[in-house]
Amino acid sequence: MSIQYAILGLLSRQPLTGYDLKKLFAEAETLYWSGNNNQIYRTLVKLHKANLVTQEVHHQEDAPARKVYTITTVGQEALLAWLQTPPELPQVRNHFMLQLTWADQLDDADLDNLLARYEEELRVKQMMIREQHQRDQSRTGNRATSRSPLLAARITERWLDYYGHELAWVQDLRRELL
Amino acid sequence: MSIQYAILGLLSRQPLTGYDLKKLFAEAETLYWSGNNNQIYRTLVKLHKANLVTQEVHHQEDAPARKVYTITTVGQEALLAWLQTPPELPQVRNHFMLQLTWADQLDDADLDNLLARYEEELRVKQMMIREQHQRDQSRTGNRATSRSPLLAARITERWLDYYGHELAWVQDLRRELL
DNA sequence: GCCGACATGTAATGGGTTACATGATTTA
DNA sequence: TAAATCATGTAACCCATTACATGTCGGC
Repeated sequence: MSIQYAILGLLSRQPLTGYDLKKLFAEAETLYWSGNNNQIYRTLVKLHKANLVTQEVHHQEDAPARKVYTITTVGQEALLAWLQTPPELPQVRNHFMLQLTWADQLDDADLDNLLARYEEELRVKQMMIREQHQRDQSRTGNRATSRSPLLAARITERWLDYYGHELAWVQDLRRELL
Repeated sequence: MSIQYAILGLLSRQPLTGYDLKKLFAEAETLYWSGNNNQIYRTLVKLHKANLVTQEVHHQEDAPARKVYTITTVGQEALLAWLQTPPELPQVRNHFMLQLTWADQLDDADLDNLLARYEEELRVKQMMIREQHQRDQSRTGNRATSRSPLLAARITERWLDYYGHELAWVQDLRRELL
């Protein structure tokens, strides 16, 4: 699949430029792309060629032109078709777990150090998601009665839950190894 | 980083051939590589050139030669150095969560269908990890008193926990959307 | 005067996947 | 006789990342 449906999805809410998308990807803690230029601008060109989006160039004086992309009806249909695609299992690439798999070769101090650093990383990430969650909630007004904000809320909650459990797990393990 | 340290790690326990490694990757539910030839054989050549492993060719009559790779002391040191490398956060690429992000555009039936399929996928995966866990435990004899099997047990338990929570979450969400 | 935000893009590289290619032996 | 397992490897491709490249404007 790839980033193209994420872009289509974002465009289905509002027209955006490549630069906007870049920022959105970079900011969103749960959208896992780095938000690098190469992919975004190339994908937009590709989507445009396939008539899934339209491009509108806004010339500005004394500033580079903004290219605003808007989803087309064809694009909407493509998005909808993708939404009905069979879901895949998450691909959890846990670099740390790999290290831990062989970490019995470390001495006690180095092992605890590894765990402690991971714990710290998790803490930071958890905090960042929590802040984003609160920002989102204050924007939507917290009433998750209709379906769309309910889904958004449950998704972020799941991410928070994930990092929370990962954190609790590593803390337990550290205590157990003392 | 990449697959090279996973290979070094596996070789640190016992000498193996490319084919052995391929199987190990394909079987292991928590090692996230597909276990494709290209990467494994290429990486082994690379490791060999870098003197991190030695290669021993076992000629067999009426069968292709087996190339058995053994980790060197340099390789052991490289592995140990990597183990002390700062851990990274897990990269969770959850395709399904992306779909769900825009899934408010689906009607009730399609949305429930999407969730139901995901639930089923999780169930299968959970079962496979559980089985692998039991196999591992019967091999090591379940006494996680020394450090190494304790780590192995905690790692698999964490994976089980992850899929368990993901499953519970999707079930709750389905109920909530009824 | 420098840095960060705005705004677009390209080049090089790495990491990973599927599919292709070959050929023997065992098992159903 | 068709398949699965053993055993090695290559080709083509996709997806993603970092770094490079260019240029304006506003604020400190």
